[in-house]
Amino acid sequence: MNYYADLNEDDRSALDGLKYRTEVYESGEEIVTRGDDPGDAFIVSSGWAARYIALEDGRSQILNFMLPGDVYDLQVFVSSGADHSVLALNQVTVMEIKRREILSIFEKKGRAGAAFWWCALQEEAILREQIVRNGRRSARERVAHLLLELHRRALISGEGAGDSFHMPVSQAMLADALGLSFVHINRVLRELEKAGAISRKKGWITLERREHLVELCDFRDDYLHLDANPRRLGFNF
Amino acid sequence: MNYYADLNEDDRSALDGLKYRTEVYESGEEIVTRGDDPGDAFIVSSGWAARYIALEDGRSQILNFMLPGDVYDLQVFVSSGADHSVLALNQVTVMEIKRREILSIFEKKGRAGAAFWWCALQEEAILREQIVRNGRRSARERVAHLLLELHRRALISGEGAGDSFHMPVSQAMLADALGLSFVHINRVLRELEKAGAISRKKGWITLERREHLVELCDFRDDYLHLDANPRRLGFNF
DNA sequence: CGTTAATTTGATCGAAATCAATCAGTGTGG
DNA sequence: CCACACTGATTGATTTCGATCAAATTAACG
Repeated sequence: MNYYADLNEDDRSALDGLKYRTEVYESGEEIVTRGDDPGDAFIVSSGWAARYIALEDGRSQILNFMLPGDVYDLQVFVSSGADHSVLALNQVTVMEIKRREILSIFEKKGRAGAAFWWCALQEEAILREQIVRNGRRSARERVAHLLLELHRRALISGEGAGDSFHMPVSQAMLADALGLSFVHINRVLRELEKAGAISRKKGWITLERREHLVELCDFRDDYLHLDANPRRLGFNF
Repeated sequence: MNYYADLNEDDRSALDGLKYRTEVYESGEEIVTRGDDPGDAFIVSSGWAARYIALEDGRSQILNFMLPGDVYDLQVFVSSGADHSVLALNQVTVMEIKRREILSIFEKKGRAGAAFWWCALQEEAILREQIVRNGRRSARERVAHLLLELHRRALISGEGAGDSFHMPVSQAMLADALGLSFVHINRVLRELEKAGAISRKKGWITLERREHLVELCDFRDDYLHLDANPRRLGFNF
């Protein structure tokens, strides 16, 4: 395990000492199903997943995407059944960690626990941004904003290179994330492509004119608090 | 301070021993302004507030409403400037608690800390439901669903009586919460009223036919996890 | 290479936005 | 006590963005 940090030696060894079980899920598998009481927290170590809630009539809404390095369900302390599901978007490897293990990190002094806290904080910031994006932005703004967010996060997670990143997300999934129809998602993507703002190839997205996208949706580059808080957990395998 | 709980005597006295400062905000005042590093966590003890994010062009989105008993910013451990603001919707009294105090609760053994954890969990559930509501529901469903949520929460917070509750929220605010125009909010409210589902009077809402509303938006009565987790903090003044 | 899933495109429809007034309540200062 | 201003609610007319319906085209894959 490796990490960026203002962590000291003790903190690092506390994290390195975490016991975990590695689990692999194939594309389309459910990592967590609504109603489960998963019992464990987990950290995505490779692949992408999506947290979503399905309504009874077939509509469904993606809450957010999970990329390598993202932590799930720190609320294990008090949880009582997930109110949403988690779906693997491609082959996903996760580190599953028992409640007890997480608790032990928090009980120790030092900043190791803070690294987890910070992950939870960032996740909440992403949820808040999702609310604003879907609530008060036009379709074109939503798409541009989400692409910029995912690009940023893909870079941080070690995937992606420069202005390109692999995005294993179908247009129907994008639609469920952005509260739009997949037909309209397609039109917006094509329009952005025709305008030279992006290009697409076999699941890879390239932001050809990033500044244009940023201007289009007034993307605030700092909203993930990434610069201010270098306490992110990172993993190399 | 009083609370529902599976807390023991030690837990209760730990909570009772919390030092706090009481602060009063008038309707329209900002309790927290974006960019602030508030330093303290706080608990609403009376009145309603709204957490929101404003875009530069005047659009704004309410993230959620805060009612008495709701806790704000347990992430004080690692925070670095709020990414959103909090607005008082009527006269609001809050208990402001220093970081150090909150930390001391968590460091003690026992379930007192879990009570705070649970508040954070519930808040996240509300944010998630907000995403689904605004992303995948029609205007009528959104209004019905939000009214049901607020009614439920008003009852729990000790306000409201039976099917009625005081809702100090203008139609423009509802619009900013639900991602709609205030004109359309007005039409939907009138329609629900004409249909006999609700009635309104000087800021009070009565759910005349609650079952009808529930059916209309398929409201899941349990989504706040209230029954499963009676660890909510409560306050009487 | 056939079969299914994902993308693309066109045509039409509709829910909600926008534009534009009016009306009701509430101060508030003369 | 009244004229005025201001905020919030209401209603109507028109427009628009995105949904829906339908079909074709391409990509993925056993």
